[in-house]
Amino acid sequence: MATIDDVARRAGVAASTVSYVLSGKRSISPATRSRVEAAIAELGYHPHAGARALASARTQVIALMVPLPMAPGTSTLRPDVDVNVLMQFVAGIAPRARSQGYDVLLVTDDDPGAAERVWAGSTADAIIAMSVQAEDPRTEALARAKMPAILIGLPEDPHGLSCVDFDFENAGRLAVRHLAGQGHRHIVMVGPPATTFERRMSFAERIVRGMRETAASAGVKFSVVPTAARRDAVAASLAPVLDRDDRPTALVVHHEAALPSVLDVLRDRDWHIPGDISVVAVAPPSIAEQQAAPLSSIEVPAQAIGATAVDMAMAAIRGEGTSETRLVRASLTDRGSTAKPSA
Amino acid sequence: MATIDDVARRAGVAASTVSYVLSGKRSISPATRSRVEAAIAELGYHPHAGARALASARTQVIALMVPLPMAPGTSTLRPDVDVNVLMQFVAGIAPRARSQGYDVLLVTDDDPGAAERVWAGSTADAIIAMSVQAEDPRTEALARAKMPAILIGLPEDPHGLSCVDFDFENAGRLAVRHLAGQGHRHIVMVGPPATTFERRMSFAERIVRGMRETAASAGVKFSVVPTAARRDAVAASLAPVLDRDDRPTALVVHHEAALPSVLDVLRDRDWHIPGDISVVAVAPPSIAEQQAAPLSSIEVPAQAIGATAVDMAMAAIRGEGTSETRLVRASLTDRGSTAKPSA
DNA sequence: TTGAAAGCGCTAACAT
DNA sequence: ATGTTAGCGCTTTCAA
Repeated sequence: MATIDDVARRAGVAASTVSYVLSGKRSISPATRSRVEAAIAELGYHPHAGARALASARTQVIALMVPLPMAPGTSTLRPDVDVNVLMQFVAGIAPRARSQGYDVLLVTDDDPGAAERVWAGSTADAIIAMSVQAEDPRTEALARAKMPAILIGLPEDPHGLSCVDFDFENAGRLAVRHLAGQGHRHIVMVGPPATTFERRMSFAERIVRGMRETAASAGVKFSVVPTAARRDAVAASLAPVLDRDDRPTALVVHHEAALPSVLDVLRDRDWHIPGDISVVAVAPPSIAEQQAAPLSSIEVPAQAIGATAVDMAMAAIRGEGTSETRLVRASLTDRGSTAKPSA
Repeated sequence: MATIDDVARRAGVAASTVSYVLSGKRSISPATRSRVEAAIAELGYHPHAGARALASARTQVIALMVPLPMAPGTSTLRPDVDVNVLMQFVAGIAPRARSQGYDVLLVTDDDPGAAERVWAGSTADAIIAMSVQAEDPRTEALARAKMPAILIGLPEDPHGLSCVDFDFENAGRLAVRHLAGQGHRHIVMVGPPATTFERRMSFAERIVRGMRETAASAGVKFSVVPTAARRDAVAASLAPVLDRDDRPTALVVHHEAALPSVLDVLRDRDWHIPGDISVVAVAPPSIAEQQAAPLSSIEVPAQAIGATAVDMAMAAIRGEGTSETRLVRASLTDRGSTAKPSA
């Protein structure tokens, strides 16, 4: 492998000059620059990452902590949709990082000490931790090690770390605004079971708040029906609402697992979508598209969140680390499952 | 950050002794060892990865090339590529690498030059390339750079590189043999979308070959129906085949994402499994078990393949690189979704 | 605008 | 069993 000295010799300059041509940190005469560049090309020179890291104290690597969602007790992945969202994040993170000259190191250890290992060993300049839960042991570990770290998700106590997450409140506003704009005056959100709300899961509260406020200011009737996923549970939960004379003309389903059941229930009543009732899902596109009928949906903009996380990591590396929480806005993809309510 | 000299000073030994305690490359007296280990613990010392790489010419990093399956022209993931399988590989690779003291660097660039960048810059000691296609530009790039590389998949011309893959041809034979043995004379494979075949993903070609040959020699009628995953697409793709008078009595589904849709379509026709039609899935057990009815399946042992790839990469790094191709054989798990066809 | 030289923190001969 | 020392290839002062 060619070294910087080989290049320097070949170009008839000092090694430092080659370094400066590469980094652009000082001005180089056009003649010198082109000789150096020629030498680099001829030798197929690539700077040694380790040497660079050692001398500059910068690795140009971002560590990405990805919890492998293994099914408990087995050695197989949990058959969740999780995996799709995970990949979406990666699809947002990796290209953005590359575009800033950074590589991405995958850290899948469940050990919270993994982060420290990576940081203390100067293996990466910053850490992005994915799928942070309400109470996540990794959060404190990251904070304690005082390393540049970004959390994807919103823990109960961020310990002063920066976070990125989906703007659920905005998602709620968006859904209601879309439906109200089509003329709906009565909207029901089919949501996660009551226990989820009782457990102060912030995302559930946030999306409801967004919907409720927008509904109120638009003069739209709105209520929430929490339900378990099983079909009989869904049927039972929805019956009181759907049986009324002034039944809702639109449903917003924020409960992936219950989605098929909801559609079954509607089909049982022989209600057509969107002719008899409009439906919006809050779900990844892969889910929304795969239902019996494709559903208009609000998607978690995982890629945008990933890219944002990278930007925040860069800022943190540069020491511009004002700890902040950024919420990424939702967008609604119309797949034709909503329409003006029939009079 | 503490350095090896800090540790040495604190333990009252030479830096090299600390190094040897860490690497185990020469014997250390128990007394010295424990003093050094104490110093390491007290200082929270972690060796600087770059310095180590520079001095030892080993990065302890494996690069994992994962092509992000983006839908052309969009910024979303292509729905036809099995993200689950991708993650399964990762779930096999990352822990195995860690257990050997290696970290995993994610390389998602579609640029074939990415591999060379990583290798020539001494960013990784070896490269594992996933999802290798029949004719993959990356293959030649890897071979040309003469770096330790393992391909997951089977290109038309491996250019002398080692490969690991699932024995898809064997899987195809197995499926048809199983069904033909039960008396089926007309089998249809429900496969990935046409685009997958057009991109000449070798796995698709190989499983079809295995099925076709076995079918031919058993005198069984056989055809392939490529399809997208969405339910309407599946319904449309299957209709011409299922509507015929001599409809197939068995389906082999090699398309995880489409599996639910296929079952939906059969249910819509009120066809019972296996009474009215037999179904074999080529999918991970978690998927096959989770369907409306548990499906007999042939499993792609993706995790095992990933772990094997790591082992082969290690061997290659150690210079034990006899270029070889390992095909991991299929096995069929009977979950009762196939039966003798009704007359 | 360029060069010379001193490290960065570690490993691996080479000594003892 | 342990210490000494010479680099590994680069960045970045300090000089010119």
